[in-house]
Formats: sequence, C-alpha cells, structure tokens
Amino acid sequence: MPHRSAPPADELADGSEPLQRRRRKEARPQELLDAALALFVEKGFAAARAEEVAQRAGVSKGTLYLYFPSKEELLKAVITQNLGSRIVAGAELVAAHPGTATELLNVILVDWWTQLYDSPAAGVFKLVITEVRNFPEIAGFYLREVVQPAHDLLGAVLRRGIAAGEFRDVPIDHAVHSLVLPLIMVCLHRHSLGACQVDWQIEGRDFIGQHVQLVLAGLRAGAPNPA
Amino acid sequence: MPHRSAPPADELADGSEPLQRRRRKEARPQELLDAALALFVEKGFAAARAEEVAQRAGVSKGTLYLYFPSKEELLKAVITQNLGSRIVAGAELVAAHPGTATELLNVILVDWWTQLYDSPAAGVFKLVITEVRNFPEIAGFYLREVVQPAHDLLGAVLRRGIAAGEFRDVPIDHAVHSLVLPLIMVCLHRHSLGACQVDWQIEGRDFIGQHVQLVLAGLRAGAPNPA
Amino acid sequence: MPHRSAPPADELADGSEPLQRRRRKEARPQELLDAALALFVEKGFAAARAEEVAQRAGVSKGTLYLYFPSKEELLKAVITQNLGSRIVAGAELVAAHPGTATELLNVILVDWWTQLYDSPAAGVFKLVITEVRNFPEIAGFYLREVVQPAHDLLGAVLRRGIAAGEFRDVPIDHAVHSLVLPLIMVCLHRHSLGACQVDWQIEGRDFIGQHVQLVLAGLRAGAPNPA
Amino acid sequence: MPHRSAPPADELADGSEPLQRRRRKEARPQELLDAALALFVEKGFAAARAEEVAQRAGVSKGTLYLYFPSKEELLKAVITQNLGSRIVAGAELVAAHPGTATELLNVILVDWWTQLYDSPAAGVFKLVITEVRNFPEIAGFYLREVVQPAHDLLGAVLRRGIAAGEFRDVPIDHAVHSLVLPLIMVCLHRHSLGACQVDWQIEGRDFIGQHVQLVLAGLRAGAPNPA
DNA sequence: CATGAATGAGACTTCATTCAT
DNA sequence: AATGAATGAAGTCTCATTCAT
Repeated sequence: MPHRSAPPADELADGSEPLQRRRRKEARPQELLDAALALFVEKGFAAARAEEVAQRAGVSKGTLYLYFPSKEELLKAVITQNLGSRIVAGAELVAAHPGTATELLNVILVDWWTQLYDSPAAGVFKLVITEVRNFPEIAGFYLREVVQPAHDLLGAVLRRGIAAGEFRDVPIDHAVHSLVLPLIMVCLHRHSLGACQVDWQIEGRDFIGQHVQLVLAGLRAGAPNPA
Repeated sequence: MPHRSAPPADELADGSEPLQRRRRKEARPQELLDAALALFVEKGFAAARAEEVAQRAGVSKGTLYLYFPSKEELLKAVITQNLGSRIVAGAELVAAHPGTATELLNVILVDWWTQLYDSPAAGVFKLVITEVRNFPEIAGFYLREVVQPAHDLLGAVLRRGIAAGEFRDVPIDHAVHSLVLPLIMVCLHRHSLGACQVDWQIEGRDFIGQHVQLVLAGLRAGAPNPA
Repeated sequence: MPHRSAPPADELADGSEPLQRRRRKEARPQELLDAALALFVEKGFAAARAEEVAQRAGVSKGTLYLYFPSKEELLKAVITQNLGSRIVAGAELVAAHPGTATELLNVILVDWWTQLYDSPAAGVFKLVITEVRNFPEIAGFYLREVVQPAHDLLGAVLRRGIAAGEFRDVPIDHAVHSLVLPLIMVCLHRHSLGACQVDWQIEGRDFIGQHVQLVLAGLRAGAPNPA
Repeated sequence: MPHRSAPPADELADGSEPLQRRRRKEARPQELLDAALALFVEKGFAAARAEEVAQRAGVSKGTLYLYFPSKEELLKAVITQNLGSRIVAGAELVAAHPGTATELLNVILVDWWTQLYDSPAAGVFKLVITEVRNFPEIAGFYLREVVQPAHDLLGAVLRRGIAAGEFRDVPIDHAVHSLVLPLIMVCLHRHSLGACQVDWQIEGRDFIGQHVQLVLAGLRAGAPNPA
C-alpha cells in the first residue's frame, strides 16, 4: 500500500460522518451568534430582522430557527456567550499576575480592555444597556456573571493598593467606577456615534491608557507610599 | 385699577374659549414629547408603540399624528428638544461664573450634571446611543449641538487651568473624556440596569462628586501650582 | 320649529355617535363569526387562512384581530356562540310543550332539528368533531353545554314515555343515541360529502322525519299501551 | 427432504440480504400508512406534521418521501387502503351467508361493524368527513368504492326482507341510513370526543347491537309476516 | 436506501398610519 | 381639534419538500 500523505481535511479517519456537512453544522451556531451580535448592536434588537441575521451568517431564515428557538433566545445566547467567557479569562489573567496594584491595574484595564475594545464583543455593552429593561432575565445574568465579578476583582486590587500605601484611602466602589465606566463608554461609543460617518471620534486605544494613568495619578495623590 | 371679579377658571375674559382646554391644547406637544421620551428610553424606539405614547400623554392615537407627522419625527423632536436647551443653559452658567478652573469644573460637572442626572432628560443619552445608527440625522445634530459645544467648553476650562499652573499638562481631549464619560455612563445606567429591580446600584449623585474630585486630583498631581 | 319627518337612519336622537360606523362596529363580531364558521367548516380550522375569514366578512386581516385576539379564540367563539344559544332555545321549546312523549319527540326531533339542519350552525358539529382533540377546552364546553343537556332532555322524555306505557322498556341512553346520532350525521354529511358536487345525496329533511317515525315504531313495538 | 439446520432469522437461504432489514423495508409503506392514519385522525390532516408521521413510523422525514411523493398522496393512500379492502370483505361475507334478512342484517351490522369499530380503520370516517371538501378526488373514490356498494348491499337485503314480509314497506334509502348512520357516528365519536379525557362516553359495542335491534323492531312493526 | 440539514413559501400576528365621523 | 375603526405592510415563525452525503 503506497504511502499516502495526510487525508483531505474534510474526511474523518473513522469515516463516521461526512465532515464537510458536520463541520458546517457545528460551526453554524457560532456563525449565527456572530451575525446576530453585529446586527443587534448595529440596529437594536427590535429593529433587526431575523432574516437579515440569517443572511449575514450565510444561511436562510429557516436555518436560524434550527439552532435557536426564537429571536429572543438568540439575543440571550449572544449576550451570555460573549460576556461570560471573557470575564473568566480576565479573572485568570489577574490571578496569574504578580506585582503592585498599579501594575495589576495597568494589565487588566489597559491590556484586557484594549483587547475587548477591539473585539466585536465590545458591542454587547450596547446590547445590554439597550435591552435589559425589555428582557429582565438579562439583568440577573449580567449582574451575576459580569458586573459583580469584575467589580469585586477591581475592588480587591484597589484595596490591596490602599493597604500597601500605593493609593490614598478613597471610597472603593466609586473609584472602581471612575476607572471602569469610561472604558465601557468608549465601547458604547465605538458602536453608536463612533460608527457613524462623522468627523468627530474618540481614539479609543489611546484614551484607555491615558485615562488609566490619569485616575491612577489621582489615586496616588497624597498616598503615604506612592509607587 | 377697577376691581374685577375673578373670571371662571375655565373661561377667558374675552370669552373666546375655555381656558382649561386651550391650556391643554397648547401643552399637548410637550406632554407627548415627555411621554415619548419616557417610553422610548424604557423600551427603545422600535419596541415602543405609538399608541402607548399617546395613551401615556392622555390622548388618542390619532391625536399624536396631529402634532407629529410620524413616529420618527417624534423621536427627533424628543432628542433635539431635550438636549438643545440644556447645553445653552450650561454655557451661560459657565460664562457667568468667575473663579479658578477647579472651581468652574466643580460648578459645571457637579451642579449641572447632578441636575441633569435627576431629570428625565438624562434618558436622552440612552436614546441617542441606541438610535444614532438607525437615524443618521441624529448624529449630526447631536455632535453639532451637544457634543462639540460641551467638549469645547470643558476643553477651554482645562486649558485655562493648565495655563494657570493649576493642572499639569495632559492631553486635553482625553482628559475631558475622563471627566465626562462616567457622568454620561451613570445617566445611561439609571435608565437601563439601574431601572431594573436588582440589588446592585450605583449611587449616582454621590458618585458624580467623588469622581470629579478623583480626576481633578489626578490633574493637579505634579502641577506647577496646584490650587 | 317645523315638523321634521323621521331622522335618517344613520343618526341617533341623542347624537352620541355616528350611527353608521357604530352599527358596523357592533355588527363586525357577528359578521366575522359567521364568516369563520362557514370557512372553518368548509376547509377545517388549520387549513382556513385568517385573512380569508376576514375577506369573507368584508374586512381586512387586521380588523379580524381587533375583535378576536387570535385565530384559536375565534374558533372557540364560533363554537360557543353557535351551539350555546340553540340548546337553551330547544329546552324552552320542550318546557312549553304539553302532550304525549311521542308528540314531544316529534316536536323536538323533527321541528327543532330540521331548523338546525337548515341553518349554518349545523356545521358546528363538523367543527367540534374535527377540532376537539386539538383544543381540549372545547370538549368541556361541548359536553357541559350541549351534549349533556340535550341527552338528559331526551332521556327524560323517553322515560316518561316508558312510564306511560307508550314505549316498551329499552336502555334509555342507547335509545337516545339511536334517535339522535343519525340527525347529527346528516348535519355532518351536509357539510362534507353532501357539499361536494357528487350525484349521491341524502335528502336530509325527508330523512329526519322518516327516521324518527322508524325509531318510534321500534320503541312502541310490544309496548303495553302504544299511543 | 434433507434435514436442514434452520438459517439465522435475519438471513435468507440464498444469502441475498438479511431478512430483518428486508422485512422492514417491505413493511415500511404499511408502517407509514398506519402512522399517518393515526396522526391524521388525531390532529387532522393540515395540523399533522409530516415529520411526526415519519417519527411514529420509526423512520426519518426523508424516508417518508421515498415512499409517498407528497403529504397529500399519503392521505389518499391512507383512505383508499383502509376502506377499499373492508368493503369487499363485507360483500363476500353477505354473499356467503344464507338466512332471513333479519339474520343477515345482524351479521353484517353487528359482526362486521363491531370489528370495524374496534380497528384503527374506523378513524378513516373522520378523515373522510374532514377532508373531502379539500380533496375532491376523495369524494369520488369514497362514493364509488365505499358508500355506493355498502348502501346497495343493505338496500338489497332490506328489499328482500320486505318482499318476504319480514319488514313492512318503508322507504329503503332512509331505512338504510337509519341503520347505518349511527354506526358511522360512533366510529367518529370514538376518535373525537370519545378520545378526550372526559367522563361521558358512548359504549360503542353495546350500542351497535341495541341500535340494530331497535331499528329492526321498527321495521318489523306492522309487517305482514314478522320473523 | 436512509438521513437530516437546509430551504423558502406561507401563515399568523402586530402596529404605524389614515380618515370618516 | 379629537377620536378610534380600519388598513396592509412587514415581521416572526413553521413546515413541506429537497438533496448532499
């Protein structure tokens, strides 16, 4: 038997099922979620047509409903899928990172947020802000899985910095918000006004770094032992 | 001045028309705008039904269309009416106010924003962020009449502060955003997640003050002549 | 003030509301119910399109939903409205009628059924038989409001006839069915096979009379005191 | 004849193909017809989903279309297959049976109908009544192959009974209907209201016998020579 | 032969808008 | 000016049917 180079990518060794179709089937949900995210962020959930989501994912209307039972369930899947995993990744990033509170905040807020800002997932913030009031289940998920963990994480870092004398003693919750809210805001901006063809823009990536420096400077001002 | 017995409340001296009705007639557009603002912010433009707007304003569906030619025009009127005037008022406030840059920023950002935060007009931010991409005319108006003037105003104050040595030399645009974006964000929050029955809230009014202090501290850090 | 002849029919004395529109509004539900009955009987509930019901009632699709919240509710209304009242009327007819059991059965079964047979309401039998299993609420209503009262009524008359010696002693329930089921069946036939353009028909009205005679003859056979 | 060890159950002597699979393959159409009958009777043709028919027959959606070109053809096959054969069998039963008209009617109406009543084929009546108006071809088949032969057969028996003086002289067609329609009706009932979980039922088998006795009594009443 | 992923026509339902009253 | 009955375009979702594997 002649030596054969690697089999074509679309065939499994066990020949269980035609790969091409299976691969498509497995990829479909993600393709639909991506298309839905983009479209929901662009037009809003109510104004986005289900058929357009399907089209953007390269399938027909009916196929969408093969994978998601309703437009509303699709929305929820979009939100849970795009935020859940990132928060976990962020927490691991912090856990793996030694160093001062200042260094840590730079890692989290600049690196992690810049990456988020550049990904389509940044649009989910717009989606959540727009749709929570119409779909109350989203509120619970978002608070529990996103807001609370992220807020606690940053709060802990700030507290460590204050304890170490890096930062002066400020109200933790408010300081976390001062750090984070503008970062959320630039994500929102990128997908609303920033996506319009206008001659006024926020340079998001530059801003993220500058903002963190400015607020950290405020935190260090008058601290016993500024790094 | 001859004594005149008070006319019946619902009738004008010239007998032209009952006052109460005339008053209501004149108030209609505003009542409709208020109702529309509330409902559009609550549910989003697309998901809000025109009839519900009318109902909330205490009139019938048909009456809405006597005052606004379409739901879309109503949206535009809501936005222009609620932001246009406030910016003018803010500018006048600044012009009338002497003092250091720090004092001025406290006046504008704390006083003016707290007032906005507590008014229904705060919801317009959500509306703009949600709907600009669907109605591009809004982008132009919002930039020209709201963003640009407000940004320029704050930028000028910052520049004055830097010139006076109150603040260190920072990138103006970014610093303005660091100051302002969280304030917009708490307005958004109040009308999205904050409006849900959840046990996690931002205390907006407290935060506004704390945030301005924190960022001003960052601006003064290392300044030649911190006030 | 000159004497004025009767006002035009479309104007109310108290001028409360324009009559023409009001009259239409009040007539709509009945017109829709009639159209729905005809169409549901003709095609079956599932195969009948809501728009066609509306069209047959001379209104547009949307108007249907002004009066009935869904196609299913329309079905239920059709059934309750067309059977509920007739049973009551039948019971009153019996109560008002003196005479022997034989005479009474002739009145009820021949007169009342012939009238039903000739009315569109006869179609409801087809509807009920076809749709009970899909809409279980119908079963309860139909049994309680139609089957049970009618069966009890006829059973009582038969019992009276047996007590009076007019009829021999037979199992009441089965005898009632022997009398009634064929009458239901001709109603069904009229709206299924009988409505097709075929050269085989049941002459319903003749049959009703003959059938009652035949079964009554069977009941009297061997009775102690046949009328 | 040489002794041969029994072949494995799922394999033919000629080794052509496993028996089990071939058997299934050959049985498919019947399994599909049975499933379709049950489901169409239960939900109505329009409301029954093709996939559910397939599922109930233990095959996939696609397989259904290997055996029947469309859902509509499946319906027609269900009807023709379930009624055609039984009528022939009934006619042979009569031909093979000597005796008086009364005896004959007892055989046909009680024995044959009780058997039909207990078989799934009884549901076909519901199907025909429900669907003839939507599929006119059914009308022709049903009349030609079912109604006409059965009616003629019973009519002939009645005529024989009248000629023999067993029965009095009644209108033949109507008398046939008086005999038969209730029997059809109990079949319908069994598959509509009778299939619902309600506390009111017709005891079909008892009724069939009682009904035939009652009507025969009516036919004999006043006959010259009642058997 | 058998499967089940994919399609798209078509049905139900909603709602912005009109207009007779 | 005000109403609310009526409309019909448009959107969500279903399901008979096809076809690549």
